Amino acid sequence: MITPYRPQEIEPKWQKRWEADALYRSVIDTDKPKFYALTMLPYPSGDLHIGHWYAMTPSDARARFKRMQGYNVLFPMGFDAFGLPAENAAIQRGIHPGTWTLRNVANMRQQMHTMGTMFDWQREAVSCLPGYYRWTEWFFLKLYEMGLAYRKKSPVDYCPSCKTTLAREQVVGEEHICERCGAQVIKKDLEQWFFRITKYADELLDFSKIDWPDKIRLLQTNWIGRSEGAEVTFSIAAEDLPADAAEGEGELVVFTTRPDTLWGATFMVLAPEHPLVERITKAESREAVASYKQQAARQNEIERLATDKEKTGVFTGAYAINPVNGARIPVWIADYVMMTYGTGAIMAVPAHDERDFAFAVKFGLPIIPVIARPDGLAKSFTFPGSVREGFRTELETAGIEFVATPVGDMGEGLFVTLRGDTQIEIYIALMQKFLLPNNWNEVVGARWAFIFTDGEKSEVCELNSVETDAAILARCKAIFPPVTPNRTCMEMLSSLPFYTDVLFHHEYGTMINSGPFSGTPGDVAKSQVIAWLAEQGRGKAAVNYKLRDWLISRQRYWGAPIPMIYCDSCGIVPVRYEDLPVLLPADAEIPKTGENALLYHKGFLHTTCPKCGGPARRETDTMDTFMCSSWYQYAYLSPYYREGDSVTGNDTPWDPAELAYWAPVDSYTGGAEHAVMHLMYTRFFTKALRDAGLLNFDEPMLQYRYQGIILGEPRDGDCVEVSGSWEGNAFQAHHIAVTPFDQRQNWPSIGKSESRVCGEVMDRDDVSLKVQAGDELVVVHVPEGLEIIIPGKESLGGLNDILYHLEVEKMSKSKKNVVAPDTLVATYGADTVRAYLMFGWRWDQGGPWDSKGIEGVVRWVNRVWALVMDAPRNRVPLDAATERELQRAMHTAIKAVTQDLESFSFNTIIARLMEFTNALGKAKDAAWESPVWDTAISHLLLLLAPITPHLAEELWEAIGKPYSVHMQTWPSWDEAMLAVDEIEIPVQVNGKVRGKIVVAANADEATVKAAALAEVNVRRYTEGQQVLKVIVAGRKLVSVVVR
RNA sequence: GGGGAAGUGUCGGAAUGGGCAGACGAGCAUGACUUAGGAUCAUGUGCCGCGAGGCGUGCGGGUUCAAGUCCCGCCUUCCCCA
Repeated sequence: MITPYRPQEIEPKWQKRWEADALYRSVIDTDKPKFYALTMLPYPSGDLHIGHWYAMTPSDARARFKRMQGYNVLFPMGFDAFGLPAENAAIQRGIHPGTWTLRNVANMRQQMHTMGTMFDWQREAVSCLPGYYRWTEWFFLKLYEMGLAYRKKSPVDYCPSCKTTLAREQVVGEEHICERCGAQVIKKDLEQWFFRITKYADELLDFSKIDWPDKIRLLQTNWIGRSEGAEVTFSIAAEDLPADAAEGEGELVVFTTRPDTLWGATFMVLAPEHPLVERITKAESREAVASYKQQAARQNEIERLATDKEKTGVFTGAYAINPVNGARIPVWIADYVMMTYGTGAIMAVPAHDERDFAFAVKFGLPIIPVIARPDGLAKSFTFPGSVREGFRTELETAGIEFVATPVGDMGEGLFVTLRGDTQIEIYIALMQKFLLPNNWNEVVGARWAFIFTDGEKSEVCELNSVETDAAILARCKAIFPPVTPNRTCMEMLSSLPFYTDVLFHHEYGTMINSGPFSGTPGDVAKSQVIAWLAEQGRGKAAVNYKLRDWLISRQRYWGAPIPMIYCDSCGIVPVRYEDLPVLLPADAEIPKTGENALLYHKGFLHTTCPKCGGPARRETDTMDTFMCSSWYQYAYLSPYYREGDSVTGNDTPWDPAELAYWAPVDSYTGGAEHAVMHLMYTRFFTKALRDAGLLNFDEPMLQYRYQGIILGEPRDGDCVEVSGSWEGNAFQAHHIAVTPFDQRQNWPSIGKSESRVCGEVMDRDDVSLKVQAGDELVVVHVPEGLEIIIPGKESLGGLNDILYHLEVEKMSKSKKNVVAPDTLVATYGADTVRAYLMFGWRWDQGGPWDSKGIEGVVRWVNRVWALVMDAPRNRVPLDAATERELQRAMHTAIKAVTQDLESFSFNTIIARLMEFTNALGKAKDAAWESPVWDTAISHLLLLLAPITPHLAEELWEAIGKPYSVHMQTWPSWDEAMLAVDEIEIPVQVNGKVRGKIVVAANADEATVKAAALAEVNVRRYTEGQQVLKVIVAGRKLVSVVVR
């Protein structure tokens, strides 16, 4: 009698049993090694998504595996329950954010139970409950106490649609849009709370204590953006400072990563918002400066920083003194310098910085190279008719590369490329000999020289200072007046496209034109200049970070309140620890505008000052939700710890015994998209709590691995048959009949005519369809309210009911390409869904959903079931070889599955299990009910237990083993059992496989060699040839080399 | 523009202390059992060629007895940063 596999019956059965038995309750057991496995907690958005399954069930498999290996495993789950969507739902549906959230939590918790995970639900933590956020507030006070939380007025990213500020990390893309809603983010000056994460920048760059993927480490490293250089103080020229200037007011500290280029700093640029601008701007520049400041303020940061944008700026009229050479250099303002980056002032080295170069060329500011080109490349353009006969021949003789091209109607000019000092010297010498009077020639790039001649004697002028720049240019203007409009030599040279690639470079190289430092090699230039600056007191070594402090204020209701109070007499006063939690008022009404409800809630707003007892006002900003998730791994250890008790700042926020036993997290999994937010914040948080004496370790998660994303499945669009009429190129619909995409055989004939268009819908919007009518894409206009006939649908449909062609893209409800896990579970069972999610993709990569691929897993699971439950039809006698082969397959599977689980290679785990299953199927007729068979089957079930927990449990019971399979020990393999008696070895002749030999597994090299050379086909290829070499590569391959 | 990752059959993907490329699946094809099959089982399936054989891991070079794997130079896609 064949027993059918019914996951819909067995899965809920075991789930109930496990729960009743508290099988997955994790309690401290000092006799066992602990293992804290954690996967990122979901945001309670409504329904569980296939992505949650993809993230959580493989992590569960690994946690189960660790448990069977003898670890005491903790694998908790909770909800990251504060955040904007709840408020948006509140506005849209008139429901309290807490109600909406907790309803979703209940629903998703229920859905999660169907996954068959080993979550210990008694440790669940929901971050929006007072028992949780009391501690979130407590941590804020701690950080405030430690000087790690501070309030500052600063320009911050503000989303006008969400009506709240955002952390820098929550602003995405070139357009600077809000991560949540996609609106353009603007800059706003606001008083905000920050966490001093920058204090930990260097420690965050140290990944030596954690096993995290390179990708994440790199992302964090880049985000922190440490750069080493120097701080150099430039001073505004004394005469340009206002009379009432305070001591040191005119000092501008500049950070530069390239102190070796200091001698090339020919001007300074300040951010238009820089406070000194007002003070130093000369009367004649005042108007221009004022209007430029206004214009800059209107642009966003991205527009200002774009490298390809035309440079703009205004001269203030004031000068600064370059501290290394005392040069007076003009001070400009320009929008490409930000007040928020560094000090809001830069030294401009146009010869070696791209933006400074563009700026200097545009405004005629001097550009003096101070770093030699490391590639030795130089160029020269010889003007037609500027040299004597025979110059070309000399160049050819010298082996100098040039191209002769006609220039206008003036004859041929020579475009010369010089490589290395020797060629440059030869060229200059030749030029001195051949240059005709009343001409000049220049060499640019690796050398900056202008050659002039009066016919008798020639002169080489080096372009090496602002003074020589002016002198050379004056001589050129005298010789050739058309260059007169140029303000610098470099501006003149930049008009010749041939020179473009040699005028500017940003490599390190030997210092030139740098006073006493000229000649300093590139590899030591930076450090020597820094040492000298420090010695001279003109600057010092400095480190700069791209990382900003973490902005945690959010002007929203649905978040953990920032426990601070503003008192008119005492100023900013923290709420007393004993008074926590500051509760979110349940009766707050969320304004339709999305504004913070706390601003209008009098009961919340008005309080008394903890210091003086006088009337005071509460902080109405709430905390960024990343604050909640920065410590949730500790919340699970003793959820809602001491809820209801009054606690002090000296208490611990968790049960110390639980912390001592479980923390830190041993293995963490989740999405890579959190690389620079959650994953950096939680590291910072742990380090801060360590410094507060609350933790005694440095890193929250010792190991971390990320999973990819399951995308929507590509799909054909529905077919529409539209009758109507043409209006120009578009078709006006009068009537539409739909044939669904999955009924291709029923589609009407595709094409278009006078009154009809028929084809697949490629795209749609609110008023039209794009229909692929044969080769042509036709736009069909659909009048409002048009009846659309969809077969199998009772009522008439709307435009939105028509499915359009989908490429691979993210799942979204509006595209109707969402895969609902509940439906899959109902159809196939949780075990099959789990196995398919592990099998179908490389876990760290993800990819488009494939609704057909799951069938392979369905078949496999059914085969496993039948293997155990159904007796074979044809019994055959068991022979030793079959027995041996089955054992070998078993040990091979144990080894592979163990190693692959260890290394998160979930797809190959299933493949190896399938192979083992196939081997069992092959041996079944002979081995059924033999001791080898029983061992193999029970081991199969042990290997399956982490992957398909219900199936394994059901079959474990069916073969009469004691409950529960999940309390068994993980099997081990015997290396000796993997061996085979005979092995097949391929034999290559000159790199190509020409034959295969079968030898005893323990055959020595000589035997293998002899067998290889004796192989028939190998002999065909070696016949009559000289065997030069025979390489026996282990027992894997023999390579014969003949000639 | 800078940094990173990836590129393997029709598809998902195996295989890197260099050693038979394509495991395991999907799809497709043929056959068996069936009243029937989108069930199940069996067999086949990189490409070209009747065949011997040749060619094949984005493209072009190189190292090596041997390269998906190592080195050099390109191309494409995706991600992050500007």
